[in-house]
Amino acid sequence: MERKILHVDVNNAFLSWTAVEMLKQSAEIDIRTIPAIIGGDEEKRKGIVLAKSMPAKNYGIKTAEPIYFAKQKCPNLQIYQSNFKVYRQYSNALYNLLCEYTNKIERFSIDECFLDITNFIPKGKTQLDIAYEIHNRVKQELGFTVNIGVAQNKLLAKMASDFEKPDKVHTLYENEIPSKMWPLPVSDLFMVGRKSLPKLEKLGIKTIGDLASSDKQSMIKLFGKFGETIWNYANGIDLSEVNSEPEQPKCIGNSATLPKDLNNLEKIEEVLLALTEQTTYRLRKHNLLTSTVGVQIRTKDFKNYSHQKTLQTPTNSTKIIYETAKNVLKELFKGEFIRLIGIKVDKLTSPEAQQISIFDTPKNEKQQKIDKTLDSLKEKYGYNVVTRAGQMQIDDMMDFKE
DNA sequence: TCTGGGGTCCTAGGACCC
DNA sequence: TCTGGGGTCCTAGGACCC
Repeated sequence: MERKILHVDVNNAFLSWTAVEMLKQSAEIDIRTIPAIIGGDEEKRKGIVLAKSMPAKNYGIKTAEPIYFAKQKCPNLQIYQSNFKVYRQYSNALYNLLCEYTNKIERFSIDECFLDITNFIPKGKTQLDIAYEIHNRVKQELGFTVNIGVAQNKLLAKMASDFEKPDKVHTLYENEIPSKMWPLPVSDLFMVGRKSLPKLEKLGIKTIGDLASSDKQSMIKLFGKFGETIWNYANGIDLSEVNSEPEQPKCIGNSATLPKDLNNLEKIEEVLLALTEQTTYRLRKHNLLTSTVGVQIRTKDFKNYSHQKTLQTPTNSTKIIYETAKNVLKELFKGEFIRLIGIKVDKLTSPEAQQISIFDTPKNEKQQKIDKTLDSLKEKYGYNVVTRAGQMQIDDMMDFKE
C-alpha cells in the first residue's frame, strides 16, 4: 500500500526561533531580515556558526564554519548567542501542532519531524492539501516558517524538504524522481558527506542520477553496507517506517572544548568530574544503567583518541563511573596539551532487566542515596547550583533530545 | 587563521571459545 | 611443533547526521 509521508523542517531554526522570541520581547528588528547568525562564544573557543539568516547565507556564510571566517565574509555580521531552553519550547510547540494530524510522528531532531498521514487524510483532501495546511498554520500560529517535503517514503520527503528554501512545500513522488532528484549533485543526497564525495566523483559519479544508474553490486563491493544504502537512496528506495516510539538513547555523553589547552592531569580530571556528573545525571533521568564507560580526548593539534572499559555490573553511580573514567583517562593521557575532553556511557540497559547482584551492597545503596539527593536538588534549583565542580560552566545543550 | 556538541551506525582487528 | 574454521564479544576509530 502506498504511504503518505511528510517531512517538516524548520527554516534556519535557531535563528528563526531567536527572531520570534526577540520580537515577542518587543525587539525593533527581525534578525531574519539582516545578516545575522547564532554562534558560540569565540573567546571560549566555541566560535562556530550554529544558524544563519538568509541575508547572511547570501554572503556565503555556512553552518558550522568558524565565526572568524563568517566575519571576514561579512564584516557587519550580527552575532547572537544560543538559548536551547527557548529552542526546546518552540520545538515542542511545533510538535504539538503536528500531532493534530497523525499519531505516527517521529521527532528526527530538534527542528525536524516525519509524519505518516496515510490513514489520517480527511475525505476530499489530499496529502498535498494537508502539507499546505500545516505550512500555513505554523507560520500564522507560531510565527516561523517551515519547508515541507511531500512523498511516499521518508528519504524522498526529506530530499523534497531540502529543495528551494525557505517557506516552501515541495513534492517528490516516485514519478518525479528522474526530473527532480537525478539532476542534483550527488553531494545533495542524504548520507553522502565530505569523505565519500571525492571517492564517488573519482568513479565518474557526479549526480544522483549517475549513482542511481551505477551498478549496485560494484557499489556494495566498494563501499559495503553504506554503498547499498546510498544506491537505494539514489533510486528513491527507503522502506524504513516513521517511528513514533520515543526511543531510549543508546549512548549518553558529554564533552567540552576547554577555554585553554591543558596538560595538567588534575585540572583535566576536574573537568572530567563535571562532565561525568552531567552524564550520570542524564543517565539516571532516563532510568538506565551503563556497562561501558569511554573517555575521549582531542589534542591541541586536533588528534582524537578514545578508550573505553566494560564494567562487570551495570551501574548509574556517579562515583563508580567517575572512578572508571579516571582510570581510562590515565591509560589515554600521555602528558600532551588537551583541547577537548569527553565522557560517554554505552551499552545502556533498564534496571528491571538487571539481576540483583551480590555486589549490590549497603555501601552502594548509600552511594545511590547521595546521587538521588543531588539529582532532586538539581531538579529543584537548577543544574548548575549543585554540581561538585561548581566552577565549570555547564552548557544548556544538556539533554535537548529528551 | 580557525575548526561545537549531541548522537547513530559501521568496520576491522584481536581475544577467546568450541 | 604445526595446524582448521565458525562464532561472539570487545575495542578503537571514523563517517555521517542535526
